[in-house]
Amino acid sequence: MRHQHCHSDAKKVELPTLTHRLRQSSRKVTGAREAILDLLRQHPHPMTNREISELLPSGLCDLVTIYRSMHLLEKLGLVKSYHFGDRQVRYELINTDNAHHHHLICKGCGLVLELKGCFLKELERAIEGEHGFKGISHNLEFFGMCLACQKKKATA
Amino acid sequence: MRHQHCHSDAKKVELPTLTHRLRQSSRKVTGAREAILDLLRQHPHPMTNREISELLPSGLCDLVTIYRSMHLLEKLGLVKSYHFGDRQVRYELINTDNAHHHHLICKGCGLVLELKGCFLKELERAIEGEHGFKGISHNLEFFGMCLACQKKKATA
DNA sequence: CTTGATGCAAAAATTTTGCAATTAA
DNA sequence: TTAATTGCAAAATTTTTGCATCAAG
Repeated sequence: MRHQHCHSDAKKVELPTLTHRLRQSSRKVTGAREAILDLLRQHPHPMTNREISELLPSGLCDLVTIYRSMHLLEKLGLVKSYHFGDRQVRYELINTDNAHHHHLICKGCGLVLELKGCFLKELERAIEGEHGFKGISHNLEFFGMCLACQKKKATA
Repeated sequence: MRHQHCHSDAKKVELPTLTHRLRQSSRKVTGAREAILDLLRQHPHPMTNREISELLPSGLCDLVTIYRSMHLLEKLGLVKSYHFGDRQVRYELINTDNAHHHHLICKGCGLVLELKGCFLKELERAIEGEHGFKGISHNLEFFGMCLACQKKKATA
C-alpha cells in the first residue's frame, strides 16, 4: 500500500478526551501512547503497526511498545482494527461521530476513502432471523481503481 | 477457529474439471495438488494453509508445497482467498454455481455458514459513480453468535 | 510507594526462497 | 527429454514473551 489518504468530515476526538479514557481504566498516559494517539488523530485512516512506527518521531518508542499499545487501545475501545484483505491489521481511531463505516480502497495506489453511512442494519436483522445468530456485526470494504490510477494505467 | 461447517447446496466441481484447468495452463497434476483440490471439494468452506496441511494424509506433502500450491491455484482462479478478520488467509474452491458469496461466522465456535446471494451490486455502481472508481469489488463477512454457542453461554 | 509501561533480547510463529533431486507430460 | 514441482534447509518476516528497569499516578 503506497499512499493513504482519507476524506472525512468527522470532528476529531480531542487528545485529552483520549488520555482521560486511559486514566479511567487505570492505565498510564505515557509519551508513547500520547504520540500514538495523536498520530492516529492526524491520520484518520487505518494504519499498520509498522506504518505507525515509521511515522512516529524516530526512536520515540520500540515497535514492541506499539504492538502492546494497539492491543490495549483496541481492548479499551479507543481504536478499531480493520482488515483490507492483505493479511495486515490496520488500526483507526474510533470517532464517536463516525463510529461505524466502511472504506473504499484503491488497488493501485492504496488510497483510502472513508464511506459515510452503512446500509446493512436491516440485512443483519434478516440474517439473525434466518439463521438464529445473535449479535451480528460485519466487515465490509470496497476495492477498486481510483481516477488517478486509471489515467496512469491508460498512459502506461 | 475451532470448528468449521458449511451449509451449501451448490453443486460440487468435479476433480477432473479442476485438474484439466491445471493442464490447460501447462501446470502439472501432482499428487499434492490433487489431494489439495479434493480436500477443498470435500470441505467447501475457506481453510487456512495450516488446516489444509493437517487434514491432508500425514506426510503427503510439505507445508511449503501447500503455500506454493495455494498461491498458484489462486493465480489460476481455481480458489479464492478470504479474510475473516483474524489475520489468517483462508482459501475456498471457486464453484461456478456460487462464485460470489459471503459468510456468516460464529465468533464462539468458528462455525461458517455460506450466505446465498449478494445485494451490493447496485451499491457498487453508486460508489463508482460517486467516487470515480472503476472495477469495484468488495469483501463482506458477517460475524455473530450461533444458537449452540448462545445456549452454551447461557448455561455457563 | 505501587502498579503499570518500556526496552531489549530472545523466542515463536508465519511465510518465502534457493537449490538439488524428482516427476509429469 | 525438459520444464515444472517438490522437499529440505535456511532466511526473512511478523508477532509475542520474559524480565529487569523505569516512570506515572
